Amino acid sequence: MTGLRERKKAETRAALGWAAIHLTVQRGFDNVRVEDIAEAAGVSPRTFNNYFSSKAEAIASRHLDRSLRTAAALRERPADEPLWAALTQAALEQFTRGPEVEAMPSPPHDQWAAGVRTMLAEPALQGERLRAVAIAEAELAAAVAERTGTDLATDMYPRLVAAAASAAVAVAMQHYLDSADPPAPIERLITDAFTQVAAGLPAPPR
Amino acid sequence: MTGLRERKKAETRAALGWAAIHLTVQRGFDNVRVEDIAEAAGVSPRTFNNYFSSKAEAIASRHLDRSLRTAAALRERPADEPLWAALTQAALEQFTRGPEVEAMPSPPHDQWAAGVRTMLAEPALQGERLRAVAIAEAELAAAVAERTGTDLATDMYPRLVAAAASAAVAVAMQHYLDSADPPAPIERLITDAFTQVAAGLPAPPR
DNA sequence: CCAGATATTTGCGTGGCGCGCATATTTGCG
DNA sequence: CGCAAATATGCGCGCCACGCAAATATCTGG
Repeated sequence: MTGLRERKKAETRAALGWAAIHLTVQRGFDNVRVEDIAEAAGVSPRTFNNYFSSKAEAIASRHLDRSLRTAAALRERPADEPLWAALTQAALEQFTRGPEVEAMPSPPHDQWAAGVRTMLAEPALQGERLRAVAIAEAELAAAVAERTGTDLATDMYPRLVAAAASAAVAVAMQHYLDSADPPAPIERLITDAFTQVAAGLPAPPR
Repeated sequence: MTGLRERKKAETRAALGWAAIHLTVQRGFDNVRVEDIAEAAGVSPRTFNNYFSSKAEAIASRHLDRSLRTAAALRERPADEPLWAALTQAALEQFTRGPEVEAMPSPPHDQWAAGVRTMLAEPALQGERLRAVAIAEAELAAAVAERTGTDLATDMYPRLVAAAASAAVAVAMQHYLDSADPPAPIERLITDAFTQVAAGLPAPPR
């Protein structure tokens, strides 16, 4: 069911999202024009707005899409796999670099991380990011409810799980950004974060 | 220490925020120009952008300011008052209608509520709202930490309290919006919500 | 494999927005 | 009262979001 049309659309969306992030990290949010993003993605400026209604949305879309794919991936995991194992795997699957990332040369980790931190500090972005997180959490909660046979309307459980998983990814990503060069591998950070959450966040030995 | 200058600034800010909401509820988000909001608040269009950097921010500012004042009010409550009683009172204090509300005639409850729901559904607003909530929660968490002698850096407690209080207000407001004419009194809804949260959200009798 | 149906891309035009800058006005203070 | 600092305003510029219609690409049934 995944025709050429759908694939191309997804690719364009990813390319635009990635270009928006890449350029913003390098130059700063308001030194990037929509025109630049469109050019980097190989489409017309007008097409940009067929996919996103603002620069901020384009930037946040990467995180949003990844999170939505995590929910979708969770639904694909074998039903007898324990919940947290399935969640961890579903999340991990989303962190393999796509072609749109490899295509564009990126600066060394330290410089990149600094740029990303600057980007995330941009007020115009924070709202859009939070919105994306909220949307994704709702979707993830639905998938969790489905898998565990709980009821979204009456049980807090699926939403709590979704929130915890969402937080695990967020913390892992922040930790990755704060790690010096060479960066800690994101796969390990994610695995660790999920493991801790799944264990109930016990107090660490001191 | 609250000179004429500061008071006037706060008044202008409140007037702009209220005008933005009022007009948006009546006409819809993109049938309101910044010029209209400025005019309704009695300032020049340029001045609008001295206070807010977007229409969305102006609309969200009302919720933000109320939440920030709640945190400030909590700091003013007597130290020996139980935490949740103090929180409830601090929140309640913020829900008295100011002069900028009384000045502008509002439509009947049903119509108003429908307009607000439409407004809240506007994607361009949701991000800004979530951002405001995040900022306010951080401030409230700090106030709670101070009052309870807990440590923001090591204890989850103050953030959990802030999140719960924030949710209580949000739920009460949503319930208010969903109540038919005549609306349930917001003061009672808030009191109820805080009472339930403070009791640990026990399962209701069936 | 073609032709019509459907979806996507693109160019163009328009109204509005966000903000830097210079200027006028208001407020605070000795 | 008079000066310094803060705030409000007017003007101008570059950019953005999006409606509309034409061009182009993809899909579907025969």
